[in-house]
Amino acid sequence: MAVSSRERVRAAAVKLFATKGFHGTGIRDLAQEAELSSASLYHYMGTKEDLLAEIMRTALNRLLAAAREATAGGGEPVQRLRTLVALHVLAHAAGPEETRVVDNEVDVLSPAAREPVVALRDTYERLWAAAIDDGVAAGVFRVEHPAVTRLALLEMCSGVARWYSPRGPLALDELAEHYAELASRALGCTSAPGVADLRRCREIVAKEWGVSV
Amino acid sequence: MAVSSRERVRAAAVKLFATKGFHGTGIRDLAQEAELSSASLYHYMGTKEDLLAEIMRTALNRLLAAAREATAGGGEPVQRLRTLVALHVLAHAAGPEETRVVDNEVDVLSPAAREPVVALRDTYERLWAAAIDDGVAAGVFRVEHPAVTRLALLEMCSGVARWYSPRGPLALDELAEHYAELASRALGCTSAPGVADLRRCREIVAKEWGVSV
Amino acid sequence: MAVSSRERVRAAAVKLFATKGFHGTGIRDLAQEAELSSASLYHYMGTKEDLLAEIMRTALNRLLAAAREATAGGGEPVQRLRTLVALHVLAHAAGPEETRVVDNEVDVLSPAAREPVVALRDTYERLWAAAIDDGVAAGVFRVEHPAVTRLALLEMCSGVARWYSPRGPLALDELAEHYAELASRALGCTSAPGVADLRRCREIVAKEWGVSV
Amino acid sequence: MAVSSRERVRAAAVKLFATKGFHGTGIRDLAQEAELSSASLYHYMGTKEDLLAEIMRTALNRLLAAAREATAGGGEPVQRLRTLVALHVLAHAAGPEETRVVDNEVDVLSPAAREPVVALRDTYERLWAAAIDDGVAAGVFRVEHPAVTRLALLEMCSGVARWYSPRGPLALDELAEHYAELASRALGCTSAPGVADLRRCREIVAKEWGVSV
DNA sequence: CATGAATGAGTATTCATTCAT
DNA sequence: GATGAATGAATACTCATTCAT
Repeated sequence: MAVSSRERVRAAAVKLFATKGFHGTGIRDLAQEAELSSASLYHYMGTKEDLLAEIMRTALNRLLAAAREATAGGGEPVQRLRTLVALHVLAHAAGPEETRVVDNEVDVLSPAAREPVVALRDTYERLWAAAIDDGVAAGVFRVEHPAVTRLALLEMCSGVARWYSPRGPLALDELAEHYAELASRALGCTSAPGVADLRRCREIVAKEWGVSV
Repeated sequence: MAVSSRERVRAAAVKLFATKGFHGTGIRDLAQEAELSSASLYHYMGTKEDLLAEIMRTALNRLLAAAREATAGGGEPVQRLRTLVALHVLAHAAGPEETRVVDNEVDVLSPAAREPVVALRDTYERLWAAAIDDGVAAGVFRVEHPAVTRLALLEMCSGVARWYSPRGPLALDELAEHYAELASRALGCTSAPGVADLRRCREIVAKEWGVSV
Repeated sequence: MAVSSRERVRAAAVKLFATKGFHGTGIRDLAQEAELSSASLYHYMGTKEDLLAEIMRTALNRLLAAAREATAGGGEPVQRLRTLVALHVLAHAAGPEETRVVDNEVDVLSPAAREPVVALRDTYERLWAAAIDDGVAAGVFRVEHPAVTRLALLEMCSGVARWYSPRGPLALDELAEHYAELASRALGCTSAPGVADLRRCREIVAKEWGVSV
Repeated sequence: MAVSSRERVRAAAVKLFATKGFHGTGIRDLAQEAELSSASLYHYMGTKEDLLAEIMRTALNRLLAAAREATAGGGEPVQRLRTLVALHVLAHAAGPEETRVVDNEVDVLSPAAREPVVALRDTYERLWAAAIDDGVAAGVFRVEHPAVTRLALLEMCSGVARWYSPRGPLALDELAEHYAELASRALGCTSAPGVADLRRCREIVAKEWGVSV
């Protein structure tokens, strides 16, 4: 089952933008990685910036869709937040390169290209904000600065993409559970640990990211 | 009291490397920001990479020195960890640009230049590891994966440099206290909140970073 | 009656070479204008230069044939010259794009491709030279430097292609008459004005250029 | 007396833009002609388009200044027009390359760069229009379509830059006189021939264009 | 007849760096 | 100290053209 050139270009860009940065990645690097001439690259992309923006939008759409699907039924805030954390961690561990690109290279986009990316990220973060706010309102979270705490937890979870290796001692399941627990504790939550629908999160990530988790 | 050209070059590099990235910053950008000709720049620096490496080493040495000074007397693990967290947050909020450079641009260094930087960072992280391990050993921290947790907390705290603005609603003191609390909770610590030597942390940061905190 | 692809390519080339120049027109511009893929273009042309050369030869052949037909019976020099002027002006106003290509892009041709184009132009200009020389010999033209004057008049008449618009105040007939008069006067001719066979000139141009004049 | 690099770049551009066209001239061609590396070129110019626009503005300013100086005192319309023609011809014969650039490459400029160029050209042409209109009003010119005639004469005179060679049989003086005569006749003027201040025109051209005429 | 894919050579422009003054 | 001049190598991107399908 051959991989199309188009897919090879995208994969090359994700890999190189993640490891060397957008400005550190030359068009020639992309071409070499995609096993194409640098001129041929332009059959499959617009400008280098277009390619970056498209990767970001795709990645964020994927994450947003996954998060919405995983928290579809609403449910109580604690489980919703844990689900969001687990999903975020699974996604960042399953697709660390594309999430690093999203996290690190937003500023290189021109305003026009950045706008929809930031909008997607904001929409996604509002899912977290809602879960936290609901939990605080319900009295199950006890935290002084919910907005700051949201940022702190997001940074904590996104960091996974910077260091996690599947060859390390922790399985993905354990990692997700652990982070859900760290987040719950940080939010002052005392209820029993665990992520109720961890299996479903894994299925969603497996489906959306096309990898076995 | 005039600012020396050498200092202007360094300040320009910190600012631009932080906002545009190393590869996104040209020698001419640096020259313009430092109000020097691009040729004159080379009186004050070696190569562009030398400049980056020097900034990183300086920043990490500063952070390490500050952390050592703040936790000098040893003390009990909970307070040590809280002190480390508070200091880290204060430093990242007080010098967000230089810490972002350290956090984001390590990979652009050549192996030879990267080695001492990574060594410094490892040394610094060992202070955190020791505090956490001591706390676990003492039974005041209850956490399943201490090493992973250390990484999670470090990422959470470093993230401050990515979003904190002094014009926001939180004062630095509150921010540091809040993060210390989040970290303590995540570590399963139930003792009374607070950072015993927060004032001293602020003094150290003020001294090392040359800013009023 | 559908326009063939071949004709669309030629028309696109004439339009774009005239407005953007040969070097300013890309193969992709041609393809877009002709509503064909750039690869398909090559079913209807050789190289880009071949296309240009063919356009020039066709245009010059047309102009030459028209001039020969219009001045067929010989006739007296004044009327011959006036006929040539009127025809030249009508042709340049009726097909400004193709004549601009001929006038402006000769130098981009390789020597091999340029040779027949220059030969055609020279043959055409000899018709003018003969009319002028005959008029001078007959004493109806009084001009000091006939060769220079020929060039001056040709440039004057060709310039029509650079500015004439059918939406302007002058009808083609008047324009042709006016230029014939200007040329006659410049040649020191005092005979009565007018172009005897203007109607025939218009018919020739209408036939050769395929437009209603 | 060394020629500065800056001047060499300009001279190279004038020569090459005139002979090969703007789009037909590569930055490498310019560099070779100017005996500089292509990178060094950029010490002396902005973009290639900037260079073109600057050449055009300079050339038109020169022509306009010369025309204003030559026709300063006003004077009667016939002599004014003859002076304008003679000056135009001298200028186009003395600096054929720069005038060809002005005449042929206006359309490659972006709107922003074209605007001042067109404005200068319009201002210059108004000097011709005024002379012609004054002559018509005074009854010394008898011509039906003064505006069209102005364009015809301008094209005729500008054409000189396309074919005149100082190695040809005509001296510049004779050429200028001849064109003044052609123009006068075309305008239906019967007064005695000649250009009253031809010597002054030559001095002005010699001064402005820096060549001996 | 038509075209998507492909590319080597080319485009204008910028790069970090050196050096004579 | 400071910099204008200079450049080889690199940048992102486009060129005209070919060919398998």
